[in-house]
Amino acid sequence: MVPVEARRRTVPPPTVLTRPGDEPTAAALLAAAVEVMAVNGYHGSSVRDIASAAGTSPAVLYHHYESKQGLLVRLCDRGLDVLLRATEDALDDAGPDPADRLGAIVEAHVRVHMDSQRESLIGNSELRALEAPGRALVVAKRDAQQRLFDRVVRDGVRSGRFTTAHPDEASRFITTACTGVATWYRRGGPLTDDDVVTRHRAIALDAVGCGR
Amino acid sequence: MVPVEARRRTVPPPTVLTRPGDEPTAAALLAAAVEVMAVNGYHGSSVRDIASAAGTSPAVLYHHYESKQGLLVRLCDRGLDVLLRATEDALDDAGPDPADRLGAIVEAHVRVHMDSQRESLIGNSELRALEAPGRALVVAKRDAQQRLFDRVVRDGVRSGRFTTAHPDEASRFITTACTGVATWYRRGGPLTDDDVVTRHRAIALDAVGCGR
Amino acid sequence: MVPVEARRRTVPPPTVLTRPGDEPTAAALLAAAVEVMAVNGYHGSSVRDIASAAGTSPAVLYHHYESKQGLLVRLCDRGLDVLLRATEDALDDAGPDPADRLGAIVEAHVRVHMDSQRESLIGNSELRALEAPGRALVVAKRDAQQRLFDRVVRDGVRSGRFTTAHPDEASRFITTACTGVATWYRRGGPLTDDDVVTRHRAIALDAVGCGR
Amino acid sequence: MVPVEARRRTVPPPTVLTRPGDEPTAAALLAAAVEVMAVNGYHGSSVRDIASAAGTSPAVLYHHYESKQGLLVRLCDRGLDVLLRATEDALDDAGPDPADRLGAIVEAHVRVHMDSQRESLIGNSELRALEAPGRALVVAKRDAQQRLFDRVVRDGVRSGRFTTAHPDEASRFITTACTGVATWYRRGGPLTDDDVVTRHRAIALDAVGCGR
DNA sequence: GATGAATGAGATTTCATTCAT
DNA sequence: GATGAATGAAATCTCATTCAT
Repeated sequence: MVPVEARRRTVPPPTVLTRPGDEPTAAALLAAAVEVMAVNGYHGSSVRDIASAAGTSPAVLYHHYESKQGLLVRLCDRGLDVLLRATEDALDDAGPDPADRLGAIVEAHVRVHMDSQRESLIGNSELRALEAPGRALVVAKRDAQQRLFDRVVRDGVRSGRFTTAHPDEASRFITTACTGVATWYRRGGPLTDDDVVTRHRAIALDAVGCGR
Repeated sequence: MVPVEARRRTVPPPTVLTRPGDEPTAAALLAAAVEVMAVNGYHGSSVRDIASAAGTSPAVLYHHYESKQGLLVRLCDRGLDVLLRATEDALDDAGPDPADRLGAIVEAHVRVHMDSQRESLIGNSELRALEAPGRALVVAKRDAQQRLFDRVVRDGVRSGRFTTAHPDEASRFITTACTGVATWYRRGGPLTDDDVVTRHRAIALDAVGCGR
Repeated sequence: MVPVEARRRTVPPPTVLTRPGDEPTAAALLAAAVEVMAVNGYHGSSVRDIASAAGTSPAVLYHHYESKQGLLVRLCDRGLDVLLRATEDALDDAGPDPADRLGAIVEAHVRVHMDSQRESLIGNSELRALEAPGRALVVAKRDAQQRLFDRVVRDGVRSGRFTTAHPDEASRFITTACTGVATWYRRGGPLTDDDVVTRHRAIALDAVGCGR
Repeated sequence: MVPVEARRRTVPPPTVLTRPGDEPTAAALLAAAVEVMAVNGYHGSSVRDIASAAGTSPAVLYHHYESKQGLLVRLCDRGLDVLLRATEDALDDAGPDPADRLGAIVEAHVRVHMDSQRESLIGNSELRALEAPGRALVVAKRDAQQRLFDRVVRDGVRSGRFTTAHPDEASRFITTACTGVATWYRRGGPLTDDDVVTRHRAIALDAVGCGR
């Protein structure tokens, strides 16, 4: 079901989701799920695919996770925590100028979508595969992230620093475009990571009508 | 596999993809596939789901389409044709001012993503489910659409009408954000279709640094 | 289901089974069935395979034959008629010497299994696919052919010309071996058709203990 | 698909193919496959037929065998191993006289085709159902068996013990006829197993022109 | 009389998950 | 706690056959 390359056994642990305290098998399974699901999607990835990408068996997976769905929830949840945390940290470190603040969170958002590209991809495209209880949790965090952007943009408009007539739409415009980075970004592509960040900052500021 | 609501039989025919000359069953199947796959994705939608949403049986589906994969290819291909055609028509009708031209194609792009929301959703999120031969075709059309935007933005920069320092990235920024409309748009939401269009035109022009 | 080579449309009509009076379509279908079933067996050949090897559609097949099973019966029945007729003719033309008579029917049997190789193959290996009514008919003709051999061998033993102590077993030994020709014979192989015939005659005579 | 009688559960374990070390379920499935396929052929036997003849479900079959095709390969391969081994053992135990040697391998060949009648039947008639990789393996073993006979017959001719002018054809004549035993033999028929063996030995010796 | 659509059963195979050991 | 077997439902797709036109 899963193409050849996803079956390799030695999966470099996607460090973002693995914390030292975790049991290594559970972490390997989560990492394998990221690998496999990023390529084939939730419904296109079988429990056997995931388990064997982690070098174990389905039975082991069920020892660590309640279900395939549970694995997805954990995966999305952690991914969003990373994103939210990075964005909040950026705000904490930024000064008061709305342009600086928007630039900082664009940078955070873009960097996470490059560094944890696969988790981000899954968190975006597999929302529909989430069942009710987990979905609510994930949607809530997703909305929280959006509201962080909304607030910064509104503040900028209120202060006159940004001139856009449509702050909420501009805010969504920006997060959507920056989230899309996970779709096309390839490490080693024509732009360095810093290039990508710089340009997205610049364009985002333009998009809110911020003559720098 | 597919939740109850996706099984309803009364599917408003997604007129964009159905031409009067088509055999009605084949068209109904295509329409049903759009309905079902937009909700559950390609791998999450069974052939039985699709067939019964069209009021027939899997065997009938295989009489009209080579495979489930073939159905997806047809669906994506037609969807992109609609998008490309709309964008090209918009350029043909637009005047020479780069701002008008960009506004026109943003409008076309956004309208297609609202009018044919489900096809657009599938065409975007199920690229990975496409197998080699069909995938190339679809990717080619997708790239063609992007290049239409790239050219307009570059022209605007060359003529001095747009001031962005990163025309290609801005171009992708804009298409990504406008494509995302299919993700969140709900008919009858707080904004009219015209509102959505107007605001995206405005933000897109800001994003390329076009003081109007 | 059927490998590539069996799908070609231009099937040289296997003249043995086609008589000038037949409707050409019915004959083409029979010929196609021989082609396809010889390669894939009855259960391995679909009605669609057969029809398209004949350049038509399943519906046409059902216009000419009652069912797939009916086609098989017709095919086996005609094949055995050819075999029986050839063997009887050989006996009619042969002189009184048992050695000549056995030689003559071995030649007839072997020639039919080379000339109508595919029909013979099917007639032998698809007996089990025949359902009750047709099966009886075919088995009866098969037994009749065996009895022709049995009688010749017994006559030879009675007259002292053959010395085998086991005439019936020798008879079956010979028909089994000669029927097997259809299994391995390839036109253009190392032996000419006449070689094959000559050698089988000689060995068969040895097998009944006939010092020539 | 398979008629009633083939569905009975009480299958006498075909001990030839079942070794004590085997997992019982895998062995039962192999035994059931032999039963069912001997009656209906490979394409005429469904995975469900086989599984339920073994008292399990298709899913269990796929836990033990890669595919229906894989089951066939295993079955043919083991059957031919038994045949080859029996023939080689017979040669090892036989004295130097070519007549004894031919008699010994005819006996071995015939006995295997009576004792493991169904495996032999399948191994002979389902060669065409074997797909490329497995087919080569099976054909190779089949050829090896033929060569054992060829060598014995040639030796007999070289030493002057056999007088046939066509050793290779006589050799094939004999194996074909002896293989055919699996086609008509019924336990409890008019001849005892020893009778069948004795008579085939005698006729085979006649067929190579061996005046005893 | 010929053709394309339809049909309902059934084909092989895979699924997520559980259970003994 | 870990493993291989088992399970029953469901996956995609094909079957022989019939029916309108």
